[in-house]
Amino acid sequence: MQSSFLNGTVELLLMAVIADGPNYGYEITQAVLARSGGRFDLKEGSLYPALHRLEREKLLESYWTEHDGRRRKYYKVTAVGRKTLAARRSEWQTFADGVKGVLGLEGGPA
Amino acid sequence: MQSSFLNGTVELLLMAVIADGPNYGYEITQAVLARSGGRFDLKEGSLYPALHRLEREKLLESYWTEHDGRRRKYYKVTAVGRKTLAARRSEWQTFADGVKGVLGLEGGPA
DNA sequence: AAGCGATACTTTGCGCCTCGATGTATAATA
DNA sequence: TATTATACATCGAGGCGCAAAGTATCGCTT
Repeated sequence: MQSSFLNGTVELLLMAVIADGPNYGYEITQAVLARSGGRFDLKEGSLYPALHRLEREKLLESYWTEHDGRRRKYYKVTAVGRKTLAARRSEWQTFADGVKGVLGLEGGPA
Repeated sequence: MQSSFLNGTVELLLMAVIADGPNYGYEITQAVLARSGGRFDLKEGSLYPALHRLEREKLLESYWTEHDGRRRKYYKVTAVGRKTLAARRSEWQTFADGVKGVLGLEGGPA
């Protein structure tokens, strides 16, 4: 029982952060770390493939900028990405309620 | 973004159900389905490998019984399994709070 | 008797995805 | 020059849920 609960969730977290405004990879990890109360420290190995997947699925689009002599790749959520994000948030809540129900925690389903 | 949030969670769900009393595979899936409000319909392909993993890790132990001419394999939680379950429940709550924090849902971390 | 559905368990392969590691590149600092 | 910070890319290993297929027994129906 050593697995991480993160599996399958990273894309949702990324979308949520980017939905609040265009952002680039490194800064996104900072935002996720902050908003999760220091709980989620996303690794490059999963971060960038996830961003690329989301872009391939047309949920995100990207553009390169230059900042202080360095390149940055910003991502922004597409219109269809917004709809998908809303659906996934709802799915996550349903999922979480289900887990609570099984674990016997407060807030589980009746 | 087609992945399931269930990844990494199944073992926790199984342990939680079995912690309430010894049970066998088929009945465990029924219990999970009921306690989750119909949300989690565990498949054999993940159920049994997960039970076997937990047993291999000494968190569960099993024994065969016969019921109405059919065999049944009951699982019960070991002492170390109980400790591990408690830890994992706590980890899950921490995880869920983290997700809430990133998604901007109620109950997330400050 | 044969077929089907329910009950119960086992196993395999596929596809997905995070982690850890490695590498590239630029700027600033020691 | 070497190191650290910033920023992105990619690969392979390992884990794991899903779908499918298979075994087996019992009870019911035709």
